[in-house]
Amino acid sequence: MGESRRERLNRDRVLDAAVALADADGLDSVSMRRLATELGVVPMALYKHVADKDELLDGMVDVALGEVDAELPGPVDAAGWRLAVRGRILAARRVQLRHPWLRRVLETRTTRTPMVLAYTDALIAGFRSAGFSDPLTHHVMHALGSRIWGFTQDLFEDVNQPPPDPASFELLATAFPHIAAVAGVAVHDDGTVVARGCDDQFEFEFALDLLLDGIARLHDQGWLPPAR
Amino acid sequence: MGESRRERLNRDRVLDAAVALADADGLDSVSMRRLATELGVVPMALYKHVADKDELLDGMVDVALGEVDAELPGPVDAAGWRLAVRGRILAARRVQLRHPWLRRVLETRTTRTPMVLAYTDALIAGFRSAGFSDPLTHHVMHALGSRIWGFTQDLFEDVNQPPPDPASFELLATAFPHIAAVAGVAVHDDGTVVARGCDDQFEFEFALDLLLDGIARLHDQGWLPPAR
DNA sequence: ACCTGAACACCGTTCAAGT
DNA sequence: ACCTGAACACCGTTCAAGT
Repeated sequence: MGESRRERLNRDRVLDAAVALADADGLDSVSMRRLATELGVVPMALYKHVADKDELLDGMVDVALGEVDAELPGPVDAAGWRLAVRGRILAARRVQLRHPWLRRVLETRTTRTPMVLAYTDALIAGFRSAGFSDPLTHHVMHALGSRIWGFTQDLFEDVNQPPPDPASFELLATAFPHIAAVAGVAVHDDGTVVARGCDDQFEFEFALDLLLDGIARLHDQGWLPPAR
Repeated sequence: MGESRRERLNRDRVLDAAVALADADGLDSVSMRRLATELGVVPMALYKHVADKDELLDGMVDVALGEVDAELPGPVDAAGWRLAVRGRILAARRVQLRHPWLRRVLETRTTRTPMVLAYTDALIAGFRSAGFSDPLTHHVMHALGSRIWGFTQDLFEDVNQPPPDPASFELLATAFPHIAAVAGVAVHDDGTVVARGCDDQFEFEFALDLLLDGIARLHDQGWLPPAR
């Protein structure tokens, strides 16, 4: 992880190192001090290349979002709005799976970098060019919400927790029978209790298609804003 | 904000003070040291009542979720699954609006307190008692995701940002015309550009109903898991 | 122009001590 | 049983100085 301390520091090297550090050791490891150590430099040296930690985080977001285009499934403009939107979101999801910290950073950021705006603009263009009205496009973007970044927005950070010991499963199953049933908890013949994990990709596409189905229906029905 | 330092500390006083502090000054203000000062006590005194900061945060979640029941719109079991689910989620949303820090805490927490599980169990019960199959209920809960807590899951933390100066609006409108159009940016007769904020409650209910419509349709059609 | 060193005002938490 | 004091290993960042 140590880098050669020969070459001059620059903004890109700082951002790339921050992304690599977050990928490898998690977002909490990305401190100005730790990052400086990683680059073989004193903490204050970083401040010549990023104004402060906020700007570092913004820069990391841009690095990650810059990878989305390469994931796009080719020209889909002629294939209809639905494939275009779906393809772009699933491309973002692939990027996000490579950079798990992206979600937490993007969600706490308030600054909207040009990269963030460009991505959003492209998605919105997908709806508008298919004849969606501006109000409908507006609401539909809100309904998709942070799912446009490929985020799972699940109830819990880690749906596929390491299975707890059988005893606590029994406890869960008696105290919260509905959760147990729906979590896919199965009682085997020998009395042992297990839960199978979720297929995250399936759940994501299920939810995305549920939304896109509803959106298509509203558009086809000529949805109009409520009178008031 | 200073509290009488007469009465003995206990877990509830610590948690209530933490919630009050987060409500008033934001989550970032809730440090063990600051909280101790608020309670007129030395930082280490808190550790007799919560094991560490994680347990403090879990406790804060429980305090907030404990307020949901009081927000429920009365018995709705007979009114059908849709009103029950919708009512519970909108009740959670009202609680969340009083405690804006809840979202960030709940999303970063990995421990699932009994309160969190009880809330989830009640929602799931709403679907199952209406005859939803366990697999469909499972996917449907994932699709709702963190929206079950009344979270908006918007693209950005603060959709209704303070309007930037007109000059940057012009810039935005030329660089990202689709965003500008859909954001409700309007060019007035005198050439000035303004954007109206969103109605958060409308957007939330629009998205929730879009999902519930889709869910109802799948259930009515007798949705079955894909063969494999 | 770029990097360094020392310092400031913060964190969460451990450990040994007080009452 | 409950609270305290001093300490440790961390933060982000400012300021003045080095090359």
